Amino acid sequence: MEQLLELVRAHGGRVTTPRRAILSSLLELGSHVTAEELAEHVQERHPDIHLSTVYRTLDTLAKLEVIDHVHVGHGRAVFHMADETHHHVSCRRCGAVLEVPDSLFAELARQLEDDHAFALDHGHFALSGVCRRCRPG
Amino acid sequence: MEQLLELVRAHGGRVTTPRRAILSSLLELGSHVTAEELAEHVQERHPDIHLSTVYRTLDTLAKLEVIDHVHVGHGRAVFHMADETHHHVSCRRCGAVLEVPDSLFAELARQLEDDHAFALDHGHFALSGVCRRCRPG
DNA sequence: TTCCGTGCAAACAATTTGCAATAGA
DNA sequence: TCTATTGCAAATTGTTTGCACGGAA
Repeated sequence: MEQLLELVRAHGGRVTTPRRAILSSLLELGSHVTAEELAEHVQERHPDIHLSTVYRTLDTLAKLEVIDHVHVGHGRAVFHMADETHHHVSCRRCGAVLEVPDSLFAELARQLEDDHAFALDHGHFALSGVCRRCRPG
Repeated sequence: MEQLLELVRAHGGRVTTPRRAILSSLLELGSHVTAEELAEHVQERHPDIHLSTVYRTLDTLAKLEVIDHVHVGHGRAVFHMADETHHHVSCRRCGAVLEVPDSLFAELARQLEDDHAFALDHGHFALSGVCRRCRPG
């Protein structure tokens, strides 16, 4: 936590009450939070911290590569710590999200690299499919 | 074209001028059109066909599994004929889209199936990464 | 003191929806 | 006729932005 705040400061940013609160909630809630879920949690203690401030802080942290955001399903993005590199697959029916180790994508990444000089990201978008429970039959 | 319209009719739908026009433009423009691009093309001949009608028609065609939509990058979705099954990877910097044969995903799909009983879709979401031209260095 | 960061309200983009009028089957 | 479909405007959702004030460095 303090290290991360120090990183913000090192890049000319300021350590403010909202930033402390948001980062703290982010660490407490763990992975895969939406901005809105995060804002709600923050607002339990600091009711006046605005959703737009949450978005701006998430943006700042993303630029410092502290967090990543992943698009899973239609609209909302979820955020997680950048050090957890895994891919996501989500069920198109129920929305459940499965975390998949990077290693499963290694071969695919190698082929994209070899054939197209394309460097695959660590799961910036979730793949979609149908999970066990929603599978027909 | 006529077969597809017949399919609409077979499911209790009606074949209307807007639907003809939209389907025709869709076939003419080929893959990876956004709803807005499609609407613009349709409106060259039928200026009064509304964007929302395009969305509704795309929706209808998607339910009949005539087309698929793919989310590539931030906002907009692109549509393509359902019989073209390939995956997409898109460059996070420049937005370029690469079509990738399903076969590259076969091993991944098999492992998701074996390990999680998860049935991977044909590229409902594009993977993201950095393309050759945008690659640093 | 100097800007960065904040709250707020308003803007935004992409898509969806309610409704009354219209037109296929 | 009867109900699916349309145009239009307005609502929704998720996120971003302009602005004047307040607070870190």
